Amino acid sequence: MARKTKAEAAATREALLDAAEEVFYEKGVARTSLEQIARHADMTRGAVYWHFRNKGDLFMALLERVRMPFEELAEEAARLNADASPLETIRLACHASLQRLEQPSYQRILSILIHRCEFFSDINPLEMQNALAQQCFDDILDHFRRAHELELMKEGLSPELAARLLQSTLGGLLHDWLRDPERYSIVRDGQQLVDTLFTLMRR
Amino acid sequence: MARKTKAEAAATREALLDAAEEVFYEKGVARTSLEQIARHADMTRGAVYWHFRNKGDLFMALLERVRMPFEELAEEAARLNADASPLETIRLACHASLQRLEQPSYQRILSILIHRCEFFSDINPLEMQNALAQQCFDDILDHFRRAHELELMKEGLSPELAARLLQSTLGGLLHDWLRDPERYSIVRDGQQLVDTLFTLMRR
DNA sequence: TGTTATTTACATACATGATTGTATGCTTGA
DNA sequence: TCAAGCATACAATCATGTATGTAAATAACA
Repeated sequence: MARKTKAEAAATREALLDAAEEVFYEKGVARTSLEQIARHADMTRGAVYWHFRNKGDLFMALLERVRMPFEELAEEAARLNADASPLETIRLACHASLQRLEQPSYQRILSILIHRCEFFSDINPLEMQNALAQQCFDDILDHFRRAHELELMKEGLSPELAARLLQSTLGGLLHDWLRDPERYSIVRDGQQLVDTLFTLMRR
Repeated sequence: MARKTKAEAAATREALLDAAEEVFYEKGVARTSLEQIARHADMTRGAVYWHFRNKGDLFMALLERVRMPFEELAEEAARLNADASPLETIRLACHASLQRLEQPSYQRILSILIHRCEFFSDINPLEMQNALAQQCFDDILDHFRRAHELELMKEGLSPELAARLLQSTLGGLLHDWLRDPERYSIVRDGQQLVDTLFTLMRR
């Protein structure tokens, strides 16, 4: 093999990440070697070690390729018509987040992060999940607080409890669906679930 | 080392399982070797290979030591006073299930199954989780159907949706808590969450 | 009941394969 | 010409599975 242009090198880097995504998804992170990834991209381990320091570095690069869905929940909510009620804003943001999950790339990477990797080297996927969940919770809570001030929510339902209820529901749905994404549509069933919950929580 | 009596041999088997539970929990399944388990129990790999065929066999034996919490949800419900309403029965069964999780053994093994192991050999933890979730769902749905016939639930809330809502909530809570069990009490926060949901779903 | 034979319940040793990190070589674009 | 962008080669480690050794518990037997 000969030397390639900068664009070609960047392309092989992407190809390696694509290959890693596929093989990680199929076999799990721990049980895939760097050579399996390289060969899946029609390369050798030399290319992998040129672009990445090691498996952990490759893994982090993989996660950085897509932004996490719930990380953008607040942005989605803000992008929607701002004159809607806070409850409607959260509900629509949930819908938008669910639609994100239909993209295979999101689904595969979340599945890798949640179901297909244990600790390794200095990377702790549970801490990363915790950080995402915490940020999601803060965003949701913020909107519920405003909804509460406007007396939109059922009496006796505190913003904190509402936020925890919604986060648990979304998290449970996500985990359940990711275990076998072919079983049902996350958008259809998820939106129905979210709508039901909001109907119950609305005054 | 010399030969031991049958009782002593059974004790070392339990000690090996205890060691596996601890080391799996601390380092994840993939990154712990059989020798690490053996040395943690003050044994050698010879003992491990005597009592178990391989790592997968050891893992399965570990899971069989405790019954899964939601597997007994129905039994718990039946054990409680049968003259309570179906909704109360499910709610109390949820409480009992949450209390199960406070036992360190349950917490650790569920955490291993959910967060600390990928595929390996012929064992697929995701399928095992799916089986547990499906059985839990069926049990819950059964009770909600009866509650629906008695017109105990909010109008427009089908038993199927109610069951999915409760299952998602419980699953989301479980996953969130298992990521960092020291953060809050699963019994206190979980029961509050469940009670809130039932208040919303009750007519 | 005492003696012997045979398993049991491991420990130890060994062979093998897999994976990793690095070192080095090679080709060509800039 | 030089170094980017890989491929190839090498050394070292690690985990696994199996084979073998062995002391004592237990069974067999007289």
